[in-house]
Amino acid sequence: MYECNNQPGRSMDILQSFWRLKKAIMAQVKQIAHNHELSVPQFGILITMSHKGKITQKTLQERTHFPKSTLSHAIDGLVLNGYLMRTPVEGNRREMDLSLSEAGHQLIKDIQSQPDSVHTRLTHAVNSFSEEQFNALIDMHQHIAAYLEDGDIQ
Amino acid sequence: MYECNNQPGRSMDILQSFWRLKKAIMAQVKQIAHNHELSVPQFGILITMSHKGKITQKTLQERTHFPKSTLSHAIDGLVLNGYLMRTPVEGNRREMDLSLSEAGHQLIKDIQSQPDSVHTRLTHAVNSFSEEQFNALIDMHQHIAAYLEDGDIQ
DNA sequence: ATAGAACTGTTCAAAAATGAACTATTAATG
DNA sequence: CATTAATAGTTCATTTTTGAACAGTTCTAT
Repeated sequence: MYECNNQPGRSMDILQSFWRLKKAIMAQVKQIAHNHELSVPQFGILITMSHKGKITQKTLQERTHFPKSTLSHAIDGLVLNGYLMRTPVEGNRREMDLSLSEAGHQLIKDIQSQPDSVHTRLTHAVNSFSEEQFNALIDMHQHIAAYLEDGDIQ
Repeated sequence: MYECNNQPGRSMDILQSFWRLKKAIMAQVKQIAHNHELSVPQFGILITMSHKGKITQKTLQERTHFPKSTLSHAIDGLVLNGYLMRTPVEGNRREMDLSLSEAGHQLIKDIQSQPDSVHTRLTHAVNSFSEEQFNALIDMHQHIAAYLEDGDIQ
């Protein structure tokens, strides 16, 4: 298609830069999750559910890419703590419908508004970005993620 | 500084976007690492070491933010497989000096040039970005990471 | 010098995350 | 229909990662 190595540093640069960012964000995620007695996957589930209403466990798996067993365990815990509601889907004795309980919504709000949460810190970190910059960042992330996810299938 | 919540969606957007990207990249990392009988931390160490020459284990810890025990185990394995050289630092019976062996350098090259490695895929994913876009992405990552890392100290 | 504090790296036990085998249900095929 | 294949979710064993206690070394302040 074209020369791959005309910018030989790019892949290493992006990987190192991403790795550092990942470490920084995940450190905060772990701390906040731990403060609320959540595992990291559980936190991830809450993030994902925060916009969705009712969603099937299968669909949640497609969204989050968590292994089935990880999901099952994490959901168990969330249900046990009353953050998530799990009901069999209507006319189907196999699939499970999931939705955030009132407590679940409240938990997310609490975390978001907590002054030392990832959310708050990220908001601050990103505060100096212009609307264009911010959107460009999100777009590039999505572009890369979509590309990599595609690659898995082929 | 100014109103934090004028863009209430930002933190959630960035977190979801980042989470998705993280999943996509880490899935590839795990696969490549596994193919070469490496753990994820070991892969991370190689990434970090690829630019450095001789570096102290303590310094490596500061760079990678891996827990001491994780580092110790991961390094053990790398030394055992001949990818890393570990020698006591001159005139200091406590600290350890680390450097990539010839085999270690070779391994990194192999991985980088493999057509299905994260490196290659990332390079492709990022190929449509202009120089400015790419640099902006890296800069924003660094900015966010630096901000979050600072927060830890305070 | 010397006692105590601080620091680097290892070890070992515990916690977190995952893969693989399994159960129960639904869909597909002859 | 009945039999086989495919699917959703759970369970259990294993792997991976991590925290905490530890051993040995260096630094600090008397």
